[in-house]
Amino acid sequence: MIGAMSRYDPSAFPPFAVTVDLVVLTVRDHSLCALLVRRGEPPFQGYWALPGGFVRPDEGLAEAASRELAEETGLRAHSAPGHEAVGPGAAGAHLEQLATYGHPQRDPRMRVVSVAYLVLAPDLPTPRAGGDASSARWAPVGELLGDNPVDGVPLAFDHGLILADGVERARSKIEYSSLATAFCPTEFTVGELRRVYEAVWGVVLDPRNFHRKVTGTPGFLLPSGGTTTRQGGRPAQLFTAGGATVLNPPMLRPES
Amino acid sequence: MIGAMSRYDPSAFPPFAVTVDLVVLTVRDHSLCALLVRRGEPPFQGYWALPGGFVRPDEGLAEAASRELAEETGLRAHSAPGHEAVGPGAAGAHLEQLATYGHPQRDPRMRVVSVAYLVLAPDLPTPRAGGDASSARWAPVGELLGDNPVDGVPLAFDHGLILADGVERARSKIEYSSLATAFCPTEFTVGELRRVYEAVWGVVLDPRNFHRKVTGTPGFLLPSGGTTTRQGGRPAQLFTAGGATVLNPPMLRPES
DNA sequence: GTGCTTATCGTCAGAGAGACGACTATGATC
DNA sequence: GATCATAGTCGTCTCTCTGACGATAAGCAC
Repeated sequence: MIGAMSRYDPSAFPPFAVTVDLVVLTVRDHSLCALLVRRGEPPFQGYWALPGGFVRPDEGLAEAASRELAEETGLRAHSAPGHEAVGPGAAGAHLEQLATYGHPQRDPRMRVVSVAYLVLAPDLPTPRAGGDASSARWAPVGELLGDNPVDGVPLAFDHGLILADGVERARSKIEYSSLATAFCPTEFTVGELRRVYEAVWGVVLDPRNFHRKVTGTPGFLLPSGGTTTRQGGRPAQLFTAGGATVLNPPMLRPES
Repeated sequence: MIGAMSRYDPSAFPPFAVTVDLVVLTVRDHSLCALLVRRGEPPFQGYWALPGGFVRPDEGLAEAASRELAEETGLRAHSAPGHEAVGPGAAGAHLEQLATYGHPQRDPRMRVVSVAYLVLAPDLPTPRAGGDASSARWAPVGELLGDNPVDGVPLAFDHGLILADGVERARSKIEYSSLATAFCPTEFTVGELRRVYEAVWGVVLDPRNFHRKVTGTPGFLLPSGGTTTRQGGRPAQLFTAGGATVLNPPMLRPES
């Protein structure tokens, strides 16, 4: 308890390793995908895992997550309005803390507490692996969260659980926030935004009602003036994300 | 990065201390209150702080939070449906992970990463302090979150920030879940539940619309059969919390 | 041109929320 | 005991939003 002298006795506190793990999500080809890296050494050698690594002694948690993200993908992240924020980067992805996992046996080697971060990014070129020989890939979360993940092999450690929590967070958060725009490039159409919702929720939405809803919510979308036909069909108006972060009333996920 | 051999080299990982801090909220006398303990030793000696303490080498994070809660208040907690759950206790409070705070200088002595937990409890007898000479109290969060917390002195460490995050979590979570019942005793009336919402949100709600809403949401409330007049006026029906955990459609917080 | 695709505007019925009137059943007070 | 104050509970009305779906617009492929 806090009153005990031992709280700040350096010789008394049990040593922990602290890592960050990243749930990096994007929408590729109509489905929600997560970034995985292949482990090059035991334990779980050859397994797919979430990217992540140690927190350094002199850096904050979000800072560590941001650094790992840059190392793995070259992305710079905008921290969510919150604590330990990193300055907004150039091609920004959304980054927010997800949860912390510290089951005593979650790592067979030592006591590791991992702070998971959620990253939402627009579609990226195929990921570049880290400096070593391990490889990286985008995997559709639909397959990952099923009974048998990649090729029937579950993710390393408790990363399947972390991924599931991250996906659930993303699914619920786009309901009442404008976060879905984090999956889109700077300029996007209403149809592209709708496909993001459809991919993340795994549903089909009515284009007309969706259009009415998003264009009728003040501050959600800002017309950028241009149009595009990159999706085929009639030219669509281009928008950028408006300043609104919270959607009231929310986008309603169709009854599960 | 994950592929580096050093990830699991015990001599390479930087040592961290890991603690849990508790944001324990209850509704007392029409206002939302948080549990504070007074620090008996430096740093921040004499300051009010959130209860908390070290995570032991062999216990999980939620387990540590649950243990600290029991030590400080005698409460047993129901973990939220999730990970590292603790078995449901007798007089249960709701417990869920809030967020993790790890700014390098948040503790002047050493690098401490603290996993904060949010506890929602029914009104309790005046808290019993821990084993040492420090004292404990309930403080209305309205005062704590203002410009000058208790007697013009801010909370120790970054606990003011953690508290604010916990309060915000509670405020938003009772919108779309049945969590407000965690502030009520086992049996409660619709009016008592309404006063919980009013205290947490700091608003006044229409009793008739509130009654219609909560009694009309399937699974939210279960009639227990009895009635009570403990609030004065006409006898009110007693309810217990129903099985529903998610409210759809949500309770709407009046426009801020 | 025809056909196909996507975007965008409109209409209508139903559900839910906010405002508020009316009535009921207790305890407190004169 | 009559009256009043306090809560609780039921109903009504209007407005907004949603979901279902018809209709039109404006590109591209052939």
